[in-house]
Amino acid sequence: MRYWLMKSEPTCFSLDDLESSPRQTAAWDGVRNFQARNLLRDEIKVGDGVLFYHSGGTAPAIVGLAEGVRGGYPDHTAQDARSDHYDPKATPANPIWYMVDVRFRMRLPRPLTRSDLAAHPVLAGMAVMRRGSRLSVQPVTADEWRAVLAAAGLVG
DNA sequence: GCCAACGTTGGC
DNA sequence: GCCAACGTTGGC
Repeated sequence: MRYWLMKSEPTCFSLDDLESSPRQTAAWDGVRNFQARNLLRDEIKVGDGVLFYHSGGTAPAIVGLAEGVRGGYPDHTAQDARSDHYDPKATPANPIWYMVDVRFRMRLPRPLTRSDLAAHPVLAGMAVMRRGSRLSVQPVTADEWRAVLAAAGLVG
């Protein structure tokens, strides 16, 4: 079991959107970056922990927890010409792009903003805090995961 | 709105 | 295969 951080612009897909999805579950589709694709296709498994991060806006923050409920499978939106994420090179035989399903777990009692993270000895080192870090799916260490739960007041 | 960082594209 | 140009992301 491993841990991940997934970024989303809340105007595009928010934690609320995930919570109000059928069975509180949604496909994490539309990722069009090869590094992130490899993580979705090969690494993210059922039961993995996910930090839900809202990017953009006035206060980017980790806002909630989710979990992987289905490992990598082809992202069919790449083969849909009407999709914003259409890729004409994707075919059923070579889907190119992959997605996973994630399920809502909880909203953090208080969002952890970037200034919260920056002030924390462990969390300041998270990949998402690196300047120019644009990867929309990032690995999170077990230490970072525990520190997030503690900083959010979820564990003693 | 600005700009740094990064990935991708395309000319050579 | 190199690398400049370009587009996008995303914090501020």
